[in-house]
Amino acid sequence: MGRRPCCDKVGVKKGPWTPEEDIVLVSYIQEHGPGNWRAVPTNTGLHRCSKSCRLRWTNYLRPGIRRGSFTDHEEKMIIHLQALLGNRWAAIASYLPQRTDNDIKNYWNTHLKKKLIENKNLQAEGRSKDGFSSSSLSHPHSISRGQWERRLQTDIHMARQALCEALSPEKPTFKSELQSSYGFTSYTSTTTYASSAENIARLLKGWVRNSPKLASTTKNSSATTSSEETPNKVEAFGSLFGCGFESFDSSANSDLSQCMSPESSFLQDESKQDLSAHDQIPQLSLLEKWLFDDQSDLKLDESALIF
DNA sequence: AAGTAGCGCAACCGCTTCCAC
DNA sequence: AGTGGAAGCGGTTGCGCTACT
Repeated sequence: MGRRPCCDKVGVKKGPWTPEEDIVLVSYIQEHGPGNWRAVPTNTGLHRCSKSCRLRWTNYLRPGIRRGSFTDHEEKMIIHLQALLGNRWAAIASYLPQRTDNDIKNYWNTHLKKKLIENKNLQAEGRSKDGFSSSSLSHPHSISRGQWERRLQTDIHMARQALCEALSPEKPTFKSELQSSYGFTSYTSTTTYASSAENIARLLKGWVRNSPKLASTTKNSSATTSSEETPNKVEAFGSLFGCGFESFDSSANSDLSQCMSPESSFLQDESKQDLSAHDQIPQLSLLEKWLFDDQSDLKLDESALIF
């Protein structure tokens, strides 16, 4: 007996998600919570594979996702966590709770990999000018065990240093990120939820702009004329989150806390559950402990640190 | 203005891991 | 202990946008 596919291959929609599908998915998850993805397509009527639903939720619609360019701290974290953990994007993402593993992976593949290669080339040039050979770097098998161990130690040291720097309390941006992500001060902050709502609102704005005439398929919008559809959907979506669409302007993030309705706070709770479910707080504190406890042990020659 | 090359990102595919039975 | 299904994960692809010629 062969393995059953996760979804019927016939009639399964592929490709980009429409805002309508997003709304259906979000409203379903708002009602039932994430999980049991297999049931999602049948219960929602979405012609999507369960995998696709989960992916859409975790990579795009989930509360707490921050979009836009990566900060220097995030970049540092990614580089050094990658050095430490390899391409385990989910593990790396657990230290950057506002970013998805997909985002981190994309950022690594499109920006950081190139950057590192360029750095490496520059260093190789510099070394060859100084009379050093890069052959031992390019041929790891040729180095002695002692050298290899030392290099490994150096890598670990580098990763610790960068993480330490990134987690340093005097870095206000990262500190505030941690506060909003882990609720160190007040988790009543709507940051995590708001960013998701903003994501969807932005999407809807694009939708409104790009497709004024859309078929009405959402369960929230009844049969209306095409001129009425869009506002109705937007209102419906706004009501889903307990506030008007206008509030979801990128410049109006601060207003989001005011327009949060009690029913939408579920998403915050869900987000909290998400965090605890992944043991992110323990992971971080362990990491911090590891970093700060070992500060005194960092006695490696700084000149050996090449980055 | 049209063509095209490069880039970024969302989504898919297939493999692995986890868990229930 | 073995098996099957669901979920998770990482690699890859393809589309749309933008900058450049």
